[in-house]
Amino acid sequence: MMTNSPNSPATIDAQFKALSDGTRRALLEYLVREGEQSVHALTAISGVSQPMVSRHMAKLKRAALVTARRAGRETWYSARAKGLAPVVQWMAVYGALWSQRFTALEGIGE
Amino acid sequence: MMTNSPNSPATIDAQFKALSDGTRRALLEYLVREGEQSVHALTAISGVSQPMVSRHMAKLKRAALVTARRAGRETWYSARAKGLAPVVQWMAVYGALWSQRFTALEGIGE
DNA sequence: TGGCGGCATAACCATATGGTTATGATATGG
DNA sequence: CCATATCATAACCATATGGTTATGCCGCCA
Repeated sequence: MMTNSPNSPATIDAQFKALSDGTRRALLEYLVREGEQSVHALTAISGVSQPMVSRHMAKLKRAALVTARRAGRETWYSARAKGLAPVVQWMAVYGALWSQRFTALEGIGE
Repeated sequence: MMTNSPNSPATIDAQFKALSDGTRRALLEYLVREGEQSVHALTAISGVSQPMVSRHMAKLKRAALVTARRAGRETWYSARAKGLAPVVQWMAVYGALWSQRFTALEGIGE
């Protein structure tokens, strides 16, 4: 059953929106660096309350950036493989046109 | 005079936030594809009011994604060279870790 | 089985955000 | 010099968003 095109504007929107918050990005970065984590662990490193972590993770999940696995009373979140694909795709398309327009775009590190 | 590190969390935040709105992304995409445009022209293709276009462009400018050039009574906006650099940088770092974490699982589907 | 640990949801608040119309500043052209 | 075009800002509104504390559900274990 096709749910939704992975590169639809809605998905791009959701992903950019999900990535636009610093706290959420920090949570995601932690998952990427350290692997699967429980809400408990994520709360410990986030600086915000546990309910807020749950809500942030829900948003990341709706944006297809993480997956959740319930194990007993714990929920384990992981960065989702291919999660960044839609955004990467957008960057590839417009980054290409962009650099094509500005041939001086050599070192992206500024 | 160092204003602000181009890859500071604040800049990343501003860029992701700027890119998280569909209307704003459409404006930026138009600039990238068609080159420098006046507010008048951008309003014509945006589907929103002229004041809204001005505000969107202001936000894109604060995010260092576009530059503005005043010519008489017109303001011409362009996609800024190296504009996407901070976000691309972020994607490079975490996209790399990401795919590094999942290379073993590639092709399993999902 | 009763209490506690782990998580999600509800209720609430302040602020940010996207949108509008109205207004004001400034060039430009007749 | 006056009318108009171009743009930005102000004032306003509805909704979304990030945060909190309170609550409720459920699994674990002593």
